[in-house]
Amino acid sequence: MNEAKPRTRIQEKNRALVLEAALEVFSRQGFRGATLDEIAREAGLSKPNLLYYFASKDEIHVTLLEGLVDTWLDPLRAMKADGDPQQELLGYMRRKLQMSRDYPRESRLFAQEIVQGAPRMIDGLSTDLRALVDEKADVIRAWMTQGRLAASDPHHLIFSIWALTQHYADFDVQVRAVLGPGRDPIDEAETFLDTLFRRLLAP
Amino acid sequence: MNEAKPRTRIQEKNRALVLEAALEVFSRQGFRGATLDEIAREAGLSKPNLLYYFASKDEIHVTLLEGLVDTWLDPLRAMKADGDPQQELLGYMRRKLQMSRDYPRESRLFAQEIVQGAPRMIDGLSTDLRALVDEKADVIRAWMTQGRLAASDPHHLIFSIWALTQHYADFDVQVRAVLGPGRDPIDEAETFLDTLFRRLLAP
DNA sequence: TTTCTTTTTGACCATTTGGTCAAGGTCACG
DNA sequence: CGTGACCTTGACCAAATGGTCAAAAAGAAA
Repeated sequence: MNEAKPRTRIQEKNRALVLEAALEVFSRQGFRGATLDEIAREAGLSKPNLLYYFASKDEIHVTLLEGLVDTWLDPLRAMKADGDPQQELLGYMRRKLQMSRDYPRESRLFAQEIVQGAPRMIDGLSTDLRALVDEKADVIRAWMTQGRLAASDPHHLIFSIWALTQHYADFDVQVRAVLGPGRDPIDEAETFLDTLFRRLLAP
Repeated sequence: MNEAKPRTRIQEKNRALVLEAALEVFSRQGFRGATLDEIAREAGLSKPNLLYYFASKDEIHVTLLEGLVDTWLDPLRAMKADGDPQQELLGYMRRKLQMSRDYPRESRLFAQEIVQGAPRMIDGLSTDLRALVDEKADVIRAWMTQGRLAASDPHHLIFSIWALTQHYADFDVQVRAVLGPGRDPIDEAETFLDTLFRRLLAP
């Protein structure tokens, strides 16, 4: 999720500071809603200083987005055709849920980009992402044909894993408002989603 | 989803024009990312003219959000304790999915607000919404205790309906990019989600 | 047609925003 | 310590943004 070659220690540290701050701000406000002043303040740098490390607001955003898709899809790539079908899919779901817990801001950054029409990702989505999903959908379909999983639409099965896990990062505020204080939404989600996918997938 | 009392025909028409345009813009860009100029252009009015009908950007946004929660929760309210449990829940899911089809911009407006921390809704969420969800969760729990539904966490069951249906509105761009052209995502979703919830809920 | 109210707009304003720049400060290294 | 490369900043700029206002235009009522 990083950039080319920071030369010095200071560059490495400050670029990281900026990206961290930008992630915080972009993930809440979206690209247009975020301001350089806010990112600079959050990073503890002056605005000209920030612009010494990144040429423009655009460049910061692109840098954040660049590594994101890959990181985001690693859990899906890790789903192997030669494992146990149910365990592979449950494992994928659990890894995605873990990402909602560990990287909620990245999840929201991604969500923002998609909701806004994905101006910077649409190409990658309809080529790389599509290819990967098609490939994994084939694997799932094969499992179903072999009777090792109950039949259902493989693409939408993958969508359902995305929707159900990312919901706990993207709609965190709502989930917590409804559940009330003193509960761990993602902990509960793991149990619930385990049940859901077992029942959906059991042959 | 409207406001108090437009006096004249012109007011009624132009307020509606503004709200329609604002829905389009706010739902894509969020509150901060949207501009009055863009809304005015989209509405086909001059900016001062637009501000003749609404006192501020804020007021437009609030007006849009005001009715939204109610509209959004009507499908849940319509779930009756004395119906057939499975049919009631499947019916709720279908109504929510229908809203993703009919009102995708409203769904995204809502999503934007939540992702951004729900600054204008958090009160309503932790009171009204929470009360309604708790009430319906009780109904579902009772159904489960009576053995008319397979057991699972009622709150997370409701979350799962939200996540799975709203995904098709909020992430429409991604869904279409993955499925490719010439398919009807929500049509396919209805079949898939029907299967999913039947398997999850069957006692 | 006249009169009064409602609607529309061009010009304007203060503030915010993304971005620049020259000058000064700091650092590593010989 | 000296020096060249790297880092930081105050002052500044043009454009964009939310919003105002007085005056003109259009409707409605008589």
